[in-house]
Amino acid sequence: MEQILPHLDSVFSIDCVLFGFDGKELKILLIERNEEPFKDWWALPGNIVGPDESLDQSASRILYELTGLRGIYMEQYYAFGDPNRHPQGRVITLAYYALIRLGGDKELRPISTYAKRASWLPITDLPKLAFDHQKIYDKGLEKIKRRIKHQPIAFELLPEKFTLTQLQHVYELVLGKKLDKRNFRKKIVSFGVLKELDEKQKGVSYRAATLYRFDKRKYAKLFGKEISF
Amino acid sequence: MEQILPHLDSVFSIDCVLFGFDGKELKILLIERNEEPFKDWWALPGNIVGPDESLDQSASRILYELTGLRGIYMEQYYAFGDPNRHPQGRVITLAYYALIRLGGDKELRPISTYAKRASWLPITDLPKLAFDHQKIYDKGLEKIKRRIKHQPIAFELLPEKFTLTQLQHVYELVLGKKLDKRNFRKKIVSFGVLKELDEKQKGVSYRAATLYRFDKRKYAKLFGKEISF
DNA sequence: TTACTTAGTGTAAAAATTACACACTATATT
DNA sequence: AATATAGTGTGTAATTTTTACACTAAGTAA
Repeated sequence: MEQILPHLDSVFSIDCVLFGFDGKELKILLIERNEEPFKDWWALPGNIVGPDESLDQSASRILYELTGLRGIYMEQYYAFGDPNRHPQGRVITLAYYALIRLGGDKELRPISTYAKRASWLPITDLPKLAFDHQKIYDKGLEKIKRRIKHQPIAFELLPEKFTLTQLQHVYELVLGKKLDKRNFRKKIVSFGVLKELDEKQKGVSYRAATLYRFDKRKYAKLFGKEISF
Repeated sequence: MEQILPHLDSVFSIDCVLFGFDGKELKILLIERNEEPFKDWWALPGNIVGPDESLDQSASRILYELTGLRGIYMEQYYAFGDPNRHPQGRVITLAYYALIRLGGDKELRPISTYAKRASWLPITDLPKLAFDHQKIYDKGLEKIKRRIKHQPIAFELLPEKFTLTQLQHVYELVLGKKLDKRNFRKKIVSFGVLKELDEKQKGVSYRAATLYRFDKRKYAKLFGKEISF
């Protein structure tokens, strides 16, 4: 129904599960709340949707305000609207996840007043979360597990140039299980969306691996044919 | 972010793509609007989320008010919130799809004032839709196409007892392509979630087919193992 | 030079997918 | 009673995909 109606006393927000990969671990960005309710608890970053913002813009803004990053891959995945999910009123929230390559350490920016601080925490060891944020996170992880099997999202977590071992590592962390090296390589190469570079990994104290790049052009040509992991 | 905030002048609604299957065609339920904007246009049924309703409850209510049906499979799938999607103000809408077995003809109930009438229209021949409802429908169809490959949702569109040909027909309509009869049967039976009944189809003027039932118990046991079409 | 660490590679067996055609059965028609 | 009709139900061989599995090569560090 789309007619104009008296407005209701509800608030519409966006919460984000920002997945980051630093080459070792899969992490998410959490903020430590400085306000009631759930003061001192960890929570997913979020905000109210502004009156002239699209939903995607709003999600990008939240991410930008925390990290200073733009142009990050984000995807809306579920709306949570239980009438009691917020102790102080009706707040319907739309969840987004983002996939971020973590580079140096200076990803974080000064934080707004409602949070004390923000940190990247490994998903293997998360604290208790405020509100229904555990549920939101769980569903987000489930979504990327599913999506990584069909869409080339793993590359969003890696630097532009990466080794096959790094790529496999991302798949293993997201899927939560070990994969066979030879079979992984065979399959991922067979999709034909990787470009092998003439370059090698640097700064490692062992044999350097060949670098690859995700080839968006080739991927675009494949469209219709689904990747299937 | 989850603090209490001044409320914003936005409205939160739910729109539903109600897919129905009558044994022949895949249809959706559309209403013909009786109010501006988009008076006389066809639109997806929808409504405002009530203050004490969960999102799922709200979707179920919309469906119930139109069809009198309860206990129907519904799934939330995407939020649409472009600031300009509604000409008269900010309306963020959450899309649900439902899967309904259409029985006799008397599925529809009297309609609220904002609509002239409601009809089941075949998806192969849809009219122009109001607002961004074409986009909402497109995404809904895309979702069920994807989901029918991994989850046992086809059964929601069929009567409790059905033939394998009917089941194949549902898959073909949703996926939009023909499937091989023998291969389809082999695969669907191999999942082990169908129970073959001792009963035959009735009222057909040719050899009657064996009836099957979806076996929820067996399916529950399989959990973890994904169906893959 | 040696020890260490990760890179990179092939094959055979098993399983899944595809392509494909005809005889059977129930009913309706004459 | 015979025949036409329309959809049911079934098997196999070829191909492709998936799986399981272990060693040598290359580079660095000591």
